[in-house]
Amino acid sequence: MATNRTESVERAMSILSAFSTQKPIMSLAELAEETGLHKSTILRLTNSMRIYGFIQRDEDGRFSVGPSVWRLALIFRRDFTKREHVAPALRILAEATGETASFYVRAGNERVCLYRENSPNLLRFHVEEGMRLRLSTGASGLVLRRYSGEDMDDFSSFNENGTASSVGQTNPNISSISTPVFSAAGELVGALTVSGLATRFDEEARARAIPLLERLAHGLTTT
Amino acid sequence: MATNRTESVERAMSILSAFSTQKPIMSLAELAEETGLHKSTILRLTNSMRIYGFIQRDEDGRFSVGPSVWRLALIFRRDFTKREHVAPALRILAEATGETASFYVRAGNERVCLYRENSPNLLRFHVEEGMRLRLSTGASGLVLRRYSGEDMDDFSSFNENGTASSVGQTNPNISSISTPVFSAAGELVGALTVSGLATRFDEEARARAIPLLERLAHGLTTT
DNA sequence: CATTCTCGTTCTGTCAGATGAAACGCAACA
DNA sequence: TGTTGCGTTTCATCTGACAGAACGAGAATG
Repeated sequence: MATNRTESVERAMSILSAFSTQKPIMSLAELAEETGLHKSTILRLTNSMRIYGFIQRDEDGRFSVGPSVWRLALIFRRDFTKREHVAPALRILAEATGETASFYVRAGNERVCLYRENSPNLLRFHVEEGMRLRLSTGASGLVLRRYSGEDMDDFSSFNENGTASSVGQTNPNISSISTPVFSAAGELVGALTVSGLATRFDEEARARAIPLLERLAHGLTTT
Repeated sequence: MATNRTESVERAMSILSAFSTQKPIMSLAELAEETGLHKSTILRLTNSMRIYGFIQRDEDGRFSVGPSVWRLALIFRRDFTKREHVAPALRILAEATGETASFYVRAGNERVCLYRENSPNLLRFHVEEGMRLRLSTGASGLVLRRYSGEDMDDFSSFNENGTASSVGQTNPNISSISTPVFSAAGELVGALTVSGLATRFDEEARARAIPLLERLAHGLTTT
């Protein structure tokens, strides 16, 4: 591997990344299938992560995320834009548009939803906190790639304020708008996003929502 | 190292474990000092963890916990005793005793506070969620060690129901009581704990609180 | 009940990976 | 201007990590 990385650490991270809300607990065989790693490799790597509390095993030997992750998450949350700070903007957006409002951050080659206010409509793009999606799709993916320094050559989805609009990327029937949120130091913090059913959240509705989205995102910057 | 572990993974975990609420962000030099690892080693290990989003760097090159930790923490929380489930018991305990009520789990060789309801008294053992303490001290440390299968030879701190009482261990002026919480399958989930000023939360006050603590802990089991 | 299959664990030869020392450029400081 | 410390890169060395094989145990199957 490249000399500026460590292969066994990336194997360990791939084990951690294998856990999901659908698979919060896995046996050794399931982890082997999910990661492609050999069982003896997984045992070695997870033994080390258990010592530090990042992974745990139950009495049947099944693996799950350990409490050290929780401890670090509280540090992450405290060091990041706090939920209390973002929540009012999400509620305003959800109420004003009738669609789902969410806040994404970049995690490696993915985007992760930190906070969300789901649309009151029963037919909606339902988003859960912790959900991870591709960085290559969706308006918030475009925003996170553009403003974290990634080279891009196609800016046609962006307006002059850096707000992106997309249709049918994350899901064929979903459209979304997203705008960057910066820290006071000018660094990208995340992407404030509204997503909805494309037939309802059409071009006109998105155009109407953009000024509010940009104003609320700017209001989050002053922290 | 032992053949059932992986040294570079443990180095990586030690980097993650170096972050705290006091040091949520660190430079390369600070991380080197905190972990004892060489700077070039830290760069390699953190490059790999960044790819998976577990660590991030700001524009000045300082390191902090990344959003993948947050995603996993939500999985951990969902897979664990939910805050909503534990919160009522913590409030009842804090109100009934006037002291701080908390819920600890074991993470490797430490205990981590998942949830807490601080005492309304201004003079109190203030606990923050995510706080980690030694497993070798405090009533909840005793409980977590005993019921996670660790060999112990001194049970003098425990009553017949497995509830531990301690004075002056975590802090010379603090006393605490703690009792195990089990899953429906009989596995240890965590330790329900009350901690307070030793002069106020004396032997008589602790004795009065134990039946309520045990009843509430038992109530958490049925899930 | 006997046989087969799968899982989890342990061991080990092989080789590729990981380490840290040295060197460098740059910025901060006196 | 010179010194110090930080962050980054390179590379020789040696040790660590891998995965395949083997094994025991329990579950599944006939």
